[in-house]
Amino acid sequence: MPNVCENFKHIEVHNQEQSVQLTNKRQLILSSLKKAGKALSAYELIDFCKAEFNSALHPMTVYRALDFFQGKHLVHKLNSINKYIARADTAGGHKHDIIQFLICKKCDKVDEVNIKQSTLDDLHHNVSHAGFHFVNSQLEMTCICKSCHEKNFITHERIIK
Amino acid sequence: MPNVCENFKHIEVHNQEQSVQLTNKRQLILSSLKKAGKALSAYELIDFCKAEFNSALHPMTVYRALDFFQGKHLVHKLNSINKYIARADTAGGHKHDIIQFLICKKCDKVDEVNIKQSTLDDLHHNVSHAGFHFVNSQLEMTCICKSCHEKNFITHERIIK
DNA sequence: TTGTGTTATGTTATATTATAACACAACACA
DNA sequence: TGTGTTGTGTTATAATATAACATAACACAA
Repeated sequence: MPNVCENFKHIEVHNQEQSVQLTNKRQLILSSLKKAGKALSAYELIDFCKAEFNSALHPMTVYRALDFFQGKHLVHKLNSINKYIARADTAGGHKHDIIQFLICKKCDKVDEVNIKQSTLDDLHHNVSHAGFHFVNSQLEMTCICKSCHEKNFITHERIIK
Repeated sequence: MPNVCENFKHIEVHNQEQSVQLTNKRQLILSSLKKAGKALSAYELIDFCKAEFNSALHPMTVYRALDFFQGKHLVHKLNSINKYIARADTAGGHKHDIIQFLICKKCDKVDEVNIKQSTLDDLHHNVSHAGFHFVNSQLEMTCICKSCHEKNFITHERIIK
């Protein structure tokens, strides 16, 4: 049974232009995702909250919070792996309508990087040239992060020796 | 019960460098996806085959065929909508390791377009600059196609009059 | 021609990801 | 204190995808 005192104590956090209703549940979910430091599926996030905070969450609760934060651009869904990533605190406001994500296919570590204006222009040009109207996009690149690459290299070295 | 005569009459089709084992099931699935002329989910493809050819397929059969064709680069999975698109017969070999897809969010029509070398270079540069090793990628842009945009415009015109 | 390995398919079950629907609680504010 | 809005609880189910194991079709060599 949820403690009444703990619910609906809105902490309004100013993020860019909008205030964010940071209820306890939401705070738990977002901070867990940040603490994980990598992309998690909704169900992995449930497991993480259980393990870290002994807090049992329903899938609905998690999906609702994730939707909420996606609307605020504080969480992104990575479609290529069906997982969710929290934006780094250090990330500035979205200057561009296309974001480039580098996703390690081994460990789900994610980097969010800037795209040059000329690159954005080319991508947009391709859209309009084909007679389409741009809505939005995110570029998800499947990668191997430095750490996993080195680990793999060492393993490989061992095998071939 | 499947007709023995219809099975395993391999039609080896030369596609770029590789020969493709085009069994009846695979042929049915690929030609259906082409006939649809837009992206379909695996289950929409099952419905399509049932409606067009009165052919009942199991999900496993469809996923297997889709996997097979993805391996041959004859089908692409569009992660942002969880649907599959057949490559146009007219499409040449993949010159690049990053493909740009324009996906109409209204009707699932898809265009596959070329990306300039300088754009590809920038995207790759971002990966290596962040210490990652590139594996692969496809850029899925959410769009409205010309036809849907015009339909929507007309509807809007009617409403405001 | 028969054995043997490989590829394709059939079949059942289940895993994974995500949403619908409805009731109730907490809050904001007039 | 009413009233509307937003958030949460709960149950059920939809939609997407894969595991596991059996059998069938085929290729090819002994």
